[in-house]
Order: sequence, then structure tokens, then C-alpha cells
Amino acid sequence: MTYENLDAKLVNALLGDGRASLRSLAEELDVSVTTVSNHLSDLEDEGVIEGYTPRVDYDAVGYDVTAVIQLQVEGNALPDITDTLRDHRQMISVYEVTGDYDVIAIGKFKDTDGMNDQIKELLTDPDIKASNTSVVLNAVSENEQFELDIGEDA
Amino acid sequence: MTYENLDAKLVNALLGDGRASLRSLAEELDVSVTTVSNHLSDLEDEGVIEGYTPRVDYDAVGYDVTAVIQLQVEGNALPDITDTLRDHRQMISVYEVTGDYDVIAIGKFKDTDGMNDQIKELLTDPDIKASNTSVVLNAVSENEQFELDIGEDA
DNA sequence: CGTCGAGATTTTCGTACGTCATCACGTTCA
DNA sequence: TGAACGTGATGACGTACGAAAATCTCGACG
Repeated sequence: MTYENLDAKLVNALLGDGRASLRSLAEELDVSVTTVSNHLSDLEDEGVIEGYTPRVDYDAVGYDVTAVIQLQVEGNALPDITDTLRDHRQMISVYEVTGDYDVIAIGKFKDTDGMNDQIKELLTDPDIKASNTSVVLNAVSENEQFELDIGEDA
Repeated sequence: MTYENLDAKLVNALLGDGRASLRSLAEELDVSVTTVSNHLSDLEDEGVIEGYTPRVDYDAVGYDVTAVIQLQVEGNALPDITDTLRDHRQMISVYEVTGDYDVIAIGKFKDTDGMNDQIKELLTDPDIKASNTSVVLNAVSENEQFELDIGEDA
């Protein structure tokens, strides 16, 4: 075939417009609609593309405060803590990490009061040994998805 | 009308499937296609929905390492640092924050060597007074977008 | 050891059909 | 008065299917 890395190009094109039609993608990549359809199905089956979402501006709907919460946790309680955090719907990312703290979580809140209430509630857990909360003053970039190198795919 | 919060429901439905057709959305929300089309256009114009993207599993394409980088920066150099970080394509989030550090950035890398190289390069900047890198052992959840309360919209 | 080619496999393509998005219009309902 | 609705027309869209092209496999031959 004429295209070495159609899959990567396809992902990159979709990163530009996640609702682009198969036809417009086909034209952009200079292949047939069928080929786009086949490759896209494959990418979805392989799990490279896990789904599609709108990019919601939470600021615009009243979630004005973002916070980065770092926790030191009793070792054996880690799964419980991370489960709890994940199930908090306003937690957008929860990471187990190396370093001074064991967990880093990022959450969004409607105001600092709501944030304080929720964080205080979390910290009642006796397995949390220490915590540190940083409030985001400015989200320079957030949840960016970068384009793939042409040459890498699944 | 019969629906108090069609906008929020519409956003939530799209969070479930960002490529859903207007017709399927209309059926799901029990309103007409015309209404869905109008509201969706409004949401996009208002900036509540900023666009659409595929959810790419970067693990599946070789970016196995995620790191959280915290920096202390000379005050007047902050804009330069955040600009530099944002322009690094592998940085998915860059926040200016309160607390012990001034900047928290989250990046994805193909391996720890690549990570070390990039981070070391960043830290050559004389305006960076201190830094702390945490490697993600387990991404419990990442870039989740939560559903809106029925009752809130733009 | 290199390469040749027939057959099998994979990939790409064009077509066709039913569905979809969009727009303009007038209507209904609170 | 404004928001939601229905209708109809038009061009675009997604998908299925078989044909065509490219690629791979592997034994045979020089």
C-alpha cells in the first residue's frame, strides 16, 4: 500500500476533529472511505481508540476550581483509597505514584467551599497519613492529547 | 417545554458516545432532531462543548510512562516556564498552582530513559529553583469527564 | 545463495442502498 | 413572544458486498 502509517494519521486526524465523517477523513488521507472505516474499526477493536467524547469546558458550567491533592497512605489501604477517589465523580485523574506521596488526584469543584468540604471529608479516612492540596490558579493546558508520530501505531 | 435541563442531558449523552447521531440523541432524550440540533449548536457556540476527540489509549501506542512534575520557579519567569511546558507536546496538563511548588505538569513518555532525558533538559533552565518528579505506577483513572448535574448548564 | 513465481492472504477500492444532517418553512403550545 | 415541533427537499453519510490490487508464503530452480 501507499501509506505506511495510516493508523497514526487517522488518529491524528480525529484528534483534530473527533466527529469528522469517514468521507472527509478519506479525502484528507487520500484513501477510500472503506479503508478508513476498516482501519478505524481495527483501532477501536485494538483499544487504541477507546471511545469519543466532547471536550466539556467545566469552567463554563460552574466548576471554577481545580485542585491537585497529594496523599500519603497506609500501604495496605491504598486500593481502598484509590477506589474511593475514583468513585468521586469530580475526580478527573487519580494516580498511584512514586515519591513523597503515594497518590496524586486532580479534582474539579464548583467553588472553594465545595472543595474544602469534599477534601475534608476525604481526609477523615484514618489510613491517610498526610495530605497536601494545591489549588490551580491557571490551567495553562489540560488533558491535551498529542498527535502520534507517523510511524507508530498499534 | 417538558425538559428542564435538556442541555445538561445532551452533554451527558454525548459523554457516553461522542459520535452519537442527532437522531439517536433525539430519541434518547425524547425530543425532536431539530431541538437537539439547535441546542447542540448553542452549546458549541457558548463554548460549553469545545470540540470532540477520540479517547486515545497512549499505553497502547507505546507511551508507557506518565510522570507528575512539580517545579519551583522564579516568580517573573513563570510565564516562560509554562509556555515552554505547554509547547512540549507530551505534556498533557500544565497547571500554575498554590502551595509548595508553583507549577505542576503531567507528561507522557515512551520509557523512563526518554522521560529522564526530557526532564533533565527542562531542568537546565536557571529559573527553576527546585523540582520534584513522581512517576505514575498506576493510573487509576485519567482525564475522566464527569456528567453534569441535571439542573446546571451554561 | 539468490530469485522466481503460483497460490493464498490481506488490503484497498468502487458501488449501491438505506440512513442521516441540515435548512427553511409554518404550526403548536405555554 | 419564544421555544419546541413537524415536514419536506437535498446533499452527505455509514455500511455491506464483491472486485481488484498489493502483499506474503514457500518450494523449485539456476
